[in-house]
Amino acid sequence: MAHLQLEAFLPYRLNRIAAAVSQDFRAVYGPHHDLTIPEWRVLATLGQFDEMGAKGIGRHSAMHKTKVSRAVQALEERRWLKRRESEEDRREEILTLTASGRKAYREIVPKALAFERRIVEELGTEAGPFLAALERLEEIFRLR
Amino acid sequence: MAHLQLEAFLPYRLNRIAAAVSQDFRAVYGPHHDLTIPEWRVLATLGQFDEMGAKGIGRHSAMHKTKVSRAVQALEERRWLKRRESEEDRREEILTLTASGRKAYREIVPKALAFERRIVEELGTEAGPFLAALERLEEIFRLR
DNA sequence: CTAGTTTAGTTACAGGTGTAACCGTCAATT
DNA sequence: AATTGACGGTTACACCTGTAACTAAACTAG
Repeated sequence: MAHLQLEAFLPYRLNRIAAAVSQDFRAVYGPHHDLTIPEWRVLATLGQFDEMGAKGIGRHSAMHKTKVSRAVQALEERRWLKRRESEEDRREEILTLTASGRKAYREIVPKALAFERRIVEELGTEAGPFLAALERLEEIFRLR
Repeated sequence: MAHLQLEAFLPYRLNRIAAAVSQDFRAVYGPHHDLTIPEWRVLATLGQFDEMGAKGIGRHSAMHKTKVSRAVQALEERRWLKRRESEEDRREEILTLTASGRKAYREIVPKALAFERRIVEELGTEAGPFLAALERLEEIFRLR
């Protein structure tokens, strides 16, 4: 019978590694601010783009619109972002970070980059080819 | 201000890629049998080991015991596996695939391997270094 | 102008998930 | 043998998620 070892099976391994990385990454922002991943993604997107509607955030961070909606609500309650009605289209709500939101962003980003750098360093010479392969995978699965 | 591009951030990319791979892989077993990922993992583990308790399955497939418990229930209702009380330890339930379970397993495994092979082929010369990097990551995050 | 369609965003609902509490059994100590 | 703690497995609960239905606003075509 054709054999399959789960522990050597690519989808399984990718899932586990991604989960472990996310889990570890949570330790980066967890202690100070207790964010969920969707909240972090919204924060990161708004930190990157200053102004954006929920739709745009969803597109950029690859999240379902309900996930974005809830993450935005949560961040709003935390007073890390505020909404403003778009003038061209009153359905749309333009979102921006508040001062506290930008402060949190500025605190988290260096830690996030350090976290990433640490992984890349531990990969050593394998890092380059690995990142190149990730790009190929993104093409293969049309993620860009 | 230190900059972070979400779309270039490793944890984000890994999560997206893993999700896309799982999603695509679902198309492999989805059409015929409509399995969840936990159910597939239990099936794969029992296909690999013939007999095992829920605890062992959880350890081997990196799943929480409640997830295993529910996946086992689902597969039992499908009549793809059966339970038998262990004779050494009456707390433990030894699980084995039924004939239908083994049949499904034999149908899915070649497709799963083909799916994996296709990805590796599309990676071409980058496949080797990529898989090596995955092993490094598994070490770094103590997944083995 | 108006009817029908599309779009930005929210929400009700159903399903999946982990935490914690639980049941029955085993093992160690007395 | 009785007690205590550990263990395999299940379940109640709370939380998160996507689907689908919804609201309000915008667009399109008569």
